Amino acid sequence: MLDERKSAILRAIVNQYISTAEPVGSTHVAKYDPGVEVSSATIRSEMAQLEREGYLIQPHTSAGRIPSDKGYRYFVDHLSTPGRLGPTQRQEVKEFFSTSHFAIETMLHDTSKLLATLTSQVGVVIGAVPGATTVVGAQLVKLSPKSGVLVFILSSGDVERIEIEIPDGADEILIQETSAYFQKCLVGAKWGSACEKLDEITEPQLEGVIRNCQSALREAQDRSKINPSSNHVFVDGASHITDAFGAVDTVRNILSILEQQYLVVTLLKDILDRGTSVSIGSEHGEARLADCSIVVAPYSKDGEPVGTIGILGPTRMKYSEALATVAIVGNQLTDRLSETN
Amino acid sequence: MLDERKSAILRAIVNQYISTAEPVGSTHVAKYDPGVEVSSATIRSEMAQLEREGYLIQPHTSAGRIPSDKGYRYFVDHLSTPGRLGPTQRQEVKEFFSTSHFAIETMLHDTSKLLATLTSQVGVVIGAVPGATTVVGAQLVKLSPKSGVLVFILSSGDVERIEIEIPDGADEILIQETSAYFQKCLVGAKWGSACEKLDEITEPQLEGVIRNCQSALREAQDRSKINPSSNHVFVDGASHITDAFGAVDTVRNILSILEQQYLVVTLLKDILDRGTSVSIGSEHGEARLADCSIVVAPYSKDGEPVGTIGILGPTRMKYSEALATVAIVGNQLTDRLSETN
DNA sequence: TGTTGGCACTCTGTACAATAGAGTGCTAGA
DNA sequence: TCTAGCACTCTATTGTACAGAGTGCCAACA
Repeated sequence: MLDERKSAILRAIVNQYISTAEPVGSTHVAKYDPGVEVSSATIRSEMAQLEREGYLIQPHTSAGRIPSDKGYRYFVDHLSTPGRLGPTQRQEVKEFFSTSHFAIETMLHDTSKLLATLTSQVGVVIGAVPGATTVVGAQLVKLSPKSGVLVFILSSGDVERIEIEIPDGADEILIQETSAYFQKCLVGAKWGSACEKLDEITEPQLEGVIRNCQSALREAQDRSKINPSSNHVFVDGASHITDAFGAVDTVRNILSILEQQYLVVTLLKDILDRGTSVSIGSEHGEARLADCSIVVAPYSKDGEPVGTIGILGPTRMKYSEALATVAIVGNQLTDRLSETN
Repeated sequence: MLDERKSAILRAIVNQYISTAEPVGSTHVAKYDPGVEVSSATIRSEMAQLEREGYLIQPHTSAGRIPSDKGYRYFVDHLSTPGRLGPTQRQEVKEFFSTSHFAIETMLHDTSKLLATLTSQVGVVIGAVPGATTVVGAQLVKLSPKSGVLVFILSSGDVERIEIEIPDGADEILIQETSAYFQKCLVGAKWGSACEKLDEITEPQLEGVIRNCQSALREAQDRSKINPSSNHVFVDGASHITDAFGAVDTVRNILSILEQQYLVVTLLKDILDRGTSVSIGSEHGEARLADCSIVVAPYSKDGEPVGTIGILGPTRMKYSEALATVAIVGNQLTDRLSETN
């Protein structure tokens, strides 16, 4: 733990650096920060100590100091005052969630856009993974002599769509019967256990088609386990990173991460697993994001956590604002998803 | 039309500039290009003329020339030799389209990734818009006392999912009856005219629910007309633009365009409407893309054009390669989509 | 008449030195 | 324990000189 004065100095440095992006020197802290009432010389010696302890970094001998990841971490954990959204932004969130959004997917996509506009950072939303949801509708239709599509409606309101091959000789009637069989036997089942439900077949004449469907279903479910919610990652506002970083290389690195959706998913998941809501610089162990911080919040439906939202920006971001924004959007999203009950 | 020699010089300059990104001087053309057999002095005077006619630009007095948009245009239309893909890339495309892709959406998304990797540019795929497709399945299920979801399966294999409000007093049985009604009365109808089909209701007791569904359906269809295929734009490889442009501002501009999906859609649509497959720099009338070219190709299903693919890169891109790649991927995609019949 | 070699000219990029400015660490004194 | 002062270090900027690349023009030539 840092003593009172060191804390004040660190806070001053982080705040100033966040707003100016320039290394801050002892004179600036002494002159412009009302929270520190000692001379620049004293601040200098404290700063030297803070650097020795790893909270600050000096880019070169005659420059001011900038916070290290550890410094930001201490700032976030102990020095940052809880932020509040401005009235305009508060209004924006409210309006967003009171307008109708058609499909859940669209809403989540728009939510990432909302996060991006509110914070001027990259907004990320990871979609709800079906799992504990139950099947509320099932239908099989033929599209061509050899192919068809199997559609499941889940209690979450999501629709799962699986392409299947239709065995030779399966006529329209057989398909309809199979469809009815699915509807009868799978509705009410847990989505996760739908596959096993098809093990014991009570209608032998349907066996051929059902086996095809079962294996396609298993394949689809396995795939979504390995690559969880592959098509449920929404990223928006990537252009904002060009505001934070002047070097094209840094921009490239960050973009290349954002393009790999599974990376984004695991990244955010790891942060939540660690039990935190902020991950700073090197903490998330991905070299290309060494200059970035990520702020996340989970969202739930009916008390069950179903997804994650977050923003990604430079380590010198306004953490309290970011945390407040992510928290409020997460809550609103949770409310919105659960209200349908 | 340019005479033989001017053509050769322009071709040499475009080719060299594309591979080096440096303004090319008369000496380089004379020395390294086998297609031009005159002295540098002669080339100089030809270059001066080409500049006067608008094909070349001189960044400053003592620099070489770079092609103007008009220069690139002439190059693409008259000087470029039709390109072929390398064996590795050819193999990559082949493999891609012979592996199974589960949902169409996923396949299109992966196709944008394929385009990006093949060309090292930004890959864009605009999804098929349902329209002339017919309804092959319809189902209505209740999710909560007040809400439900209406699902249509289309002959394209796509699934449309519409959230609806359920009127008070509609019990489970009524919903099931309505669902059956939809199945009976809408299957076989054109997707575009499904709404009208619901005008004359033969089962008065279902009227309340059906009217709700009808208005939700109309709203959803209208929305997708105004903002065609809003959730069917797939962009991948955005990080590649950092390879082409060193200035962060340029990168920002391009990213900000790519983030606005409707802009991307209209942009590509305009190019196709103009009857071309390449749009160079200022031709697409979007200032932020002044340094970019776009190469597009349509793809079809069952002879009907249903969508567009394309790549976006710097004006100094390898046009013949780009054209070849986009063409082959477009064809393969068409084949793949149509084979299911 | 078209082509070419030669030459003066222009502009950029780089290397180098000098200088101003910001900031530090250290020390002696209150 | 704090602070004022000072010597020192490093960066960023400015100015200058110079090499390099490229041009336009002209006179000579085929």
